[in-house]
Amino acid sequence: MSHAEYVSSISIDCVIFGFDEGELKVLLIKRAKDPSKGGWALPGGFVGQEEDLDVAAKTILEELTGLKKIYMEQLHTFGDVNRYPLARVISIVYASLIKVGDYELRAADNAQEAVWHPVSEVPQLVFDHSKMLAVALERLKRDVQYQPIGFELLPKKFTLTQLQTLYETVLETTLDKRNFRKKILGMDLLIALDEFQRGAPNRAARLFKFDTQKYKELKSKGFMFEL
Amino acid sequence: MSHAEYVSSISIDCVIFGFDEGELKVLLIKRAKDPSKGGWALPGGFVGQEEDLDVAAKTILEELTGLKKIYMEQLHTFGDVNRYPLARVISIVYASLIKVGDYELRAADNAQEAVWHPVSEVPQLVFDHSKMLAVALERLKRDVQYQPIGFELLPKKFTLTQLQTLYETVLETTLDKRNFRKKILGMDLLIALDEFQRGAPNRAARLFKFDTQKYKELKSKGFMFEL
DNA sequence: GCAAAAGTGTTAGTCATACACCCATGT
DNA sequence: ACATGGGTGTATGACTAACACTTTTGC
Repeated sequence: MSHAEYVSSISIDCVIFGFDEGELKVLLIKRAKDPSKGGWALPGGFVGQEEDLDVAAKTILEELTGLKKIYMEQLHTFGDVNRYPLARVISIVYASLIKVGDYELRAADNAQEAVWHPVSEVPQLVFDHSKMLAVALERLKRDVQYQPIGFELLPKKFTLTQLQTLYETVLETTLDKRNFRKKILGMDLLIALDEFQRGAPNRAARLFKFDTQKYKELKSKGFMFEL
Repeated sequence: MSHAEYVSSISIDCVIFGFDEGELKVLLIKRAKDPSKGGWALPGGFVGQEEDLDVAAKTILEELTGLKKIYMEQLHTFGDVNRYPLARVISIVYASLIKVGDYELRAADNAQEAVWHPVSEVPQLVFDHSKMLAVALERLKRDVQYQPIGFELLPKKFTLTQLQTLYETVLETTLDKRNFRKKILGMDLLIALDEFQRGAPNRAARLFKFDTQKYKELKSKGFMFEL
């Protein structure tokens, strides 16, 4: 079988999660071109002939969010023959977690607009993008139990309640406040700051930041999160 | 950007693990054709224009092992521009666990021979196949901690020592016999048979089989294995 | 002073770990 | 009878889970 016998276009689609206002959100674009012009889609694009996949993924994400150096992971490759209407296109899905506030959303060439949607109320998506999102969510939910998240999604300084809400959102459960704090503080992962949240009609919450060193260690080593 | 602007060939490579004689093994072929004729490689092949990826993966695996209905999982897609010398080829890696004894190895078109190699002493592999194997091993090691394995790798009837050895091999540790048994039996996953191993110069070990129902439940739900 | 969220300990039960000897079989 | 691996129980410490009230702040 010759290497040139069968060919296909290769695209990359990105599932970009953010966390804002106590909700998990995903970045969607409205397609500016056919096929499915005007439909909601995951941001994505084609891979250049001379581009490594990881590089292409970063390029696409940078174009969409304006940001570099994002922790991004290859998730899964979707290649059903008819997943894309015009031709056989194999799509490699990358996923990323970013801080919603940090980047200015600017729509790329192939998008009319780029918007954060709560994952709990995502519109219908084009092609097989709903399946992609479902896979990404499942993966996120699993990963959360084995390695810390938060660093990627929360602002630099955050309260324990924010962190807890993040976990509750992703895991779709509720957690006990005291046990959560005991566990998370016991990991030696957070550094308490001498700063407090201001402007709330209630007691001001202490702010924390991640111990970057420890965070990376736990991330690579894997840890267990069960509450 | 047109969907036909950039194209590439798509291949699938399979990392097929087996467990035999107390060792974890991987199925390799000796390439029958250039490029890298005569080099050791993971079994793989090109994806047909009208073939879904999962179907193609199964077809390729069937051709190589003669077996259908194998639990096979998509692992990762490798697409560095120069990973393959003759052209841009993107390769999707699938991984599988099978029982070594069950299948007759028959070399496919593109192989001179197909052989089980202990993973501890794998020869140098062609292209980026060593990287693929490394990723598969890492993944196996991680998965083992969160879901049961064994069903796929061990014969239908097996001893607890065989199962323990499997875990020790994959995790690259040693485990305490009593604790291992306590834990694994406590999962209600194994069914004790009234049969015993024969022909050993020592006490005959009781044979067990998996409770298929329970096994699938635990597999999908995920469980913790720490010893 | 009231509403709203922050913060804080103890207890009971479960689970992981460490550890050593006798048993059955084949030669 | 001996060599080889099979099989078994207990005690300790660690972690998980359940649970309610006081504190601080802004209005």
